[in-house]
Parts: sequence; structure tokens; C-alpha cells
Amino acid sequence: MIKKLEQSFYLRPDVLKIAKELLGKILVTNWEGIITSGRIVESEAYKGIIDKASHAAGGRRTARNEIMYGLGGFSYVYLCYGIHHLFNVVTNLKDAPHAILIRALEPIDGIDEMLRRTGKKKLDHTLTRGPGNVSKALGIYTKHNGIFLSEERLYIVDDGNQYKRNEIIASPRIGVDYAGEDAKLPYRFYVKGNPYVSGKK
DNA sequence: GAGTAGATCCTCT
DNA sequence: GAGGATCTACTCA
Repeated sequence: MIKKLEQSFYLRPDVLKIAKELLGKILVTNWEGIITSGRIVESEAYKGIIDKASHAAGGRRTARNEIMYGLGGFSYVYLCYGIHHLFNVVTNLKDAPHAILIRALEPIDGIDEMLRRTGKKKLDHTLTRGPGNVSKALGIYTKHNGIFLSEERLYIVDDGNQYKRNEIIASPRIGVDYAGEDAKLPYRFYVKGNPYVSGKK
């Protein structure tokens, strides 16, 4: 049973719940007929204006994060540290700037293409580990900001695979020390023991 | 294995 | 003009 996620999946108010449910789903890109995909094994939630780690913290609203204030189900892509493109899924309703950062995938289709994009020789756990590598392997760049996630080019599917509750670990987010107390919030979710999860061996 | 520095550029102040 | 939701490589042990 394979089906694309409906927009209603992203429109729900509980971004933490959606972040958890995204684990096990498959993220697919299809740029001009070249398909690459991977199963999501790590995600981070950014919970709107009350979340100091979010780009929308305190209601900040700029041209860059404008897409976060729109309806759920769109992509939010931006460049970090001048090198890494980070891919997010926007959730919730209009004017509620929630988003989920996809941090790690388990490669499925188009592995050869991912190797070519990342310049790696062979498949190993570093190919799609960490948000910078994920977007590199899938060929996601800032020009893909604001794409609706049910287009043929970029979408997420559910193949019925669902991780069990005890296979999902919650922990503090990565690289958000500047957010003070909010840096400690357990808004990061990953699959227990999966080699593609970042932040450990 | 652990710790640190450097890359590198768009965005906001 | 400064800094960032990161990764890699290199050092030292």
C-alpha cells in the first residue's frame, strides 16, 4: 500500500506528532525524470514563534521564512553556513510558522545518482546522514523553496512501514545552542539504532 | 577516538 | 558587515 501523503497530513496543529509520524515515510525527488528517494529516519520540529531556535522565533517574518507562515505541505529550503542546503517541511495552518527539518534518510532509489551528486565512491552511512548531506544527495537547492509537496517533482509517500513507539527516540536538537533553554527541548526524533542517524556512530 | 578549525555565501542588522 | 537549524578533515593522543 503506497500512497502520497495528503495535504491534510501537514495541516494538523501538533508539529511534534507530525515529526514523529514522518519517520518511516519516504521522501522522493524527481528532477526531470531522475528519481531519488530515501526513508526518513531523523527529523527535528521547529514550533513556531515561541521556539527560539526557529527562524520564526518571536514572530520574525522575512522574505526568507515567509513560506513558513503559509499553509502546511510546502517545502522550506535555505542555505546554511554558505555551504549546506537544509530541507524542511512546513506544517500547520496559515500564520502558524511550524516546520520540520529532515535530518537523515535511509537511501532507497537512485543511489547511483546520489553517489554522483555527493562525489562519493560507494554507499555508506554518510551518504544521507545529516541535513546538509540529505539535500545534496537528493539534489535539493534553494530554488526548490516553496514547492507544494504533492507535485510530481517533490513529494513524500507512505508505504505502510511504521516504526514502533519504542523504536523512536526523542532528544535535544542539534546545532541550536544559541537558543538558550529552548535548545534543550526534546524536539528531535530518530530511529533507534539506525546507522544513517546523525550525531553518533 | 576526541577535539578543533575552516569552508563559504545568503540573509538580516 | 556579521553570523548561521553543518560537515569534513586534520591534529593530537
